[in-house]
Amino acid sequence: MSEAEQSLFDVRLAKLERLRSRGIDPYPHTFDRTHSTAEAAALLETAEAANSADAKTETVSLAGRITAMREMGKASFIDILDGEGRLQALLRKNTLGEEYEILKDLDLGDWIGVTGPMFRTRTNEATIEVQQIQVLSKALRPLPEKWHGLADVEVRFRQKYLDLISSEDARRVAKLRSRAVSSIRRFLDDRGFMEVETPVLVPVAAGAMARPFITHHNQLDRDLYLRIATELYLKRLIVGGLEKVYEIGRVFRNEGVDFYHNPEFTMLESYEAFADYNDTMVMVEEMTKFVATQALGSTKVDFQGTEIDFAPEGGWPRLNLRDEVIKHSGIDFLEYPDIDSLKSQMAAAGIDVSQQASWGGLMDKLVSDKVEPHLFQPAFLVDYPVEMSPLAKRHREDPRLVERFEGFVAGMEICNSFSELNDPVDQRKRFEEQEALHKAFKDEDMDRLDEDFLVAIEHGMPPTGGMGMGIDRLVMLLSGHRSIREVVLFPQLRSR
RNA sequence: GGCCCGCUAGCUCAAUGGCAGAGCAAGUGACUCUUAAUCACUAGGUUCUCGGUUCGAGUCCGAGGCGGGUCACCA
Repeated sequence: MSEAEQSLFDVRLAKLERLRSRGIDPYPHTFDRTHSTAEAAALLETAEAANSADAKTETVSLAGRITAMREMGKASFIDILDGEGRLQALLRKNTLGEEYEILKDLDLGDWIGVTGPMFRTRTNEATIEVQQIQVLSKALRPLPEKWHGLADVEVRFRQKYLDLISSEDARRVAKLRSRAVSSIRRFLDDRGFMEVETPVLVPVAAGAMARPFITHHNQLDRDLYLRIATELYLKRLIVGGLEKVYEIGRVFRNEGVDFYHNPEFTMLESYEAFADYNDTMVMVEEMTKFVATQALGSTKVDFQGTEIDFAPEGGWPRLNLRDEVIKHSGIDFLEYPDIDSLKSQMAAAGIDVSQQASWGGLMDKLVSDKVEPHLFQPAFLVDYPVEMSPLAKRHREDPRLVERFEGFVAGMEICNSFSELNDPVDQRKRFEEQEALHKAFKDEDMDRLDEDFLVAIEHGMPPTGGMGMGIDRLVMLLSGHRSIREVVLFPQLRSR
């Protein structure tokens, strides 16, 4: 702590001691709150509707943090912030007597409890006239500046509580996220899904193409991985006869950090027996509509100046991937089934192909460069090549493709879904191809063979529609933020 | 990881290579309807770190740290 910082700290410590010397406990165990700030304001409005203009309510008790103090000698206004909002308190010497002196030892940031009737000031603001005041917790460090708030992005993320104290938007996003997640649970629960928990520490990091975090179990003396997906465990439960399962859980990918990526993020995965990807598409439409309505009160949201409608007339367009790629790049990928020809076509279309090695990797680049940026309003890209999708079932009409869709909003992939591959022989072959690719292209992330999973589906997995959705990204869309760090309470940062 | 930008008082921000400043917060005083309260005064600095150039560096140069942006990879 700097000297200047220390002196601010010392001033508050002195106030703390002064409170104690006056017999006031600056850290009491409890406070009997009767109303939130919002409830108190509502109570006043009720009283005003019943009586005349200058109504007073019964005595209420409020608690919150001091965010502003306006002292005028023998009367002072204090702004109190609680979980629902801000409310003004009036303290007057002729009401409080000796107790009024406590103001000298209060600071911005302190928690207080106040008791008294609600009334309206001359400037028409709902206010509590304080008859009793109690310190609930003395703060020893100062708050960020009251008008500009906290602008330093680094401090906002490292000390999230300061962001939450000084930014209405930070509080809004935190609440929105909570409402979104709980409404997802309600949606799935109401449809007969059961929520389950599967291992975070796994012997094989499979179920997606990503680099895993590695850790070590001392007693077992073996390396374990943090899961990169929940997919293969949820499918084991489908094999076991749990027909509709889902998990909302943290997954971990040891990849770059940017606007759209945090090394740990929250994914919803759901699996429904006897369904296919067409059924799942409908479910995604209904779920996003439900979640937007529950969390926002509307299916329409402003995202960076453009309105997104999660429930467009006629549903989300189903866009055939092959058609879209041809439309935006002129390349028909089925015509170029080998790496060299596809690569030269892409290079001719002006795409940087220097980093990509496998055919699937090239396709991924082609789609994300040429097609995804055009998908602003909600839409599904449908029917991917088999090489890009080792866990998806072959298309019923074309074995070169799989029954897979991804949902896009604002150019961002928010979900990925298949008719799940339940043919154990084909699944083993696909895994083996992935393993071969993994060896051939060391730098590229491939899905890994999970023998235990193969044994499971060799016992018979029913036809299943599965889906994974990035919860952080969904909350970004709902809240209008284009950075994942704004919707994660504690985003990953370099340690100091 | 490459490239670009930023880092000054607790917070928000100034300062041609020439005395390091303002507002808020803090302290003292005045003030019984203010709301970015007002008024007067006071105090507050390792200018991210290390090194260099210079008579003189917050400012120029080099290295490093942290953050942001962007490109590449991943959802």
